Amino acid sequence: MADGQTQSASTGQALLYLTDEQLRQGIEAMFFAYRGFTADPDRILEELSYGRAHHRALHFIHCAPGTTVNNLLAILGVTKQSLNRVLRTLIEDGLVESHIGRSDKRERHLTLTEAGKALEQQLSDAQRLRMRDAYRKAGPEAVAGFKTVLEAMMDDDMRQAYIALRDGR
Amino acid sequence: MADGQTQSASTGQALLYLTDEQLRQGIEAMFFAYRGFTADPDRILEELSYGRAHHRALHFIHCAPGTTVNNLLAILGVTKQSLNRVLRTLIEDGLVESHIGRSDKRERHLTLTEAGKALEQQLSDAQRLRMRDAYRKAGPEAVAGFKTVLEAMMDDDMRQAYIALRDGR
DNA sequence: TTGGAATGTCAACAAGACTGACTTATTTTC
DNA sequence: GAAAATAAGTCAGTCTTGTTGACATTCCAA
Repeated sequence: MADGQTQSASTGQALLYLTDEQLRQGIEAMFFAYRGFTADPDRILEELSYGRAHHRALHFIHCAPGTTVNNLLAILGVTKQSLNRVLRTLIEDGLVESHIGRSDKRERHLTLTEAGKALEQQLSDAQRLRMRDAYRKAGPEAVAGFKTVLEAMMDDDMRQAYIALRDGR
Repeated sequence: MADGQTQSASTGQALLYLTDEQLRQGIEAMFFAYRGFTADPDRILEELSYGRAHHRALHFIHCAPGTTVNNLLAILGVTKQSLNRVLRTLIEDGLVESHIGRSDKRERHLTLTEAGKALEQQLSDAQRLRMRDAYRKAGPEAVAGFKTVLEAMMDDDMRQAYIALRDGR
């Protein structure tokens, strides 16, 4: 398995993009690109002494207003205790509102306040700006390929969450 | 800026892939894909009570054997205190060797021991396996686009580091 | 109606990032 | 040759964000 060279040599030219060297390149590309991807919002968050966890919570509450804590946990892939700390500060700071569920009083439904929407927008704008520049430089065909590979890279349950969010809008 | 819809409507069909909605999708794709990307090595590392930081160090020492601590710091983008903690355990555990530089005796040159190479290989294999599956599913054109977008997303200095590593092999 | 499952909260801890201050050895510069 | 700069390492302390464990509340089904 460790030798893609042998494999592609035996299978022909068409599979050259599956060599270990090509894969290693992709791995490094993911590593460096993800750093760029988070850099701009991170700068904004630092000034407010928030972290990436706050950004993620704001992002997904914005996308699915009224979502429950449990729902959010599944998407974010952290423990409820971990999410709770973040959520508590966001609620204290008046960015997020938590309402007890009407049908099921155990549930808390989460929504952004106006201030929360404003910050989410600000973070989103910063991140999208870089994304837009990258997309524009790369062109539509590259972007299509980009999304195809990313989707194929996800765990099954995360792909389902991704598709549900994408198609639910 | 917050309204890509307006922009693309005024510029025409060709820029539909630059709408805020498309960009938001890309952002979520990056988030979910990165989780998948790190999941397999993370499982291996956990058993050894190592973390992602150890993986990154092993990866780049493997790619650039004999690299100096300063070099590694620049690539990893962390402080020396942070790297040092990781490096110390890797050296103590006999996975990495540190040799005093010949021309400049202040420098320490880092290399993997046989055990280090073995673990790096194991982690790499796990990560490449997922990458290979994703690449195969997506096909060569998609992979080309994937790399193009990722490269465009990096900070300038990271892109230079990426290209140097890529072309230096 | 009672016991189990689900939802969410609080407390304590660990990894891994950070800053700041400092030492040591070596090299470069004036 | 002395002073400044560089490379590496260390100690101490903080912050974010992940983890477990224990616990309260609420719902539902036997």
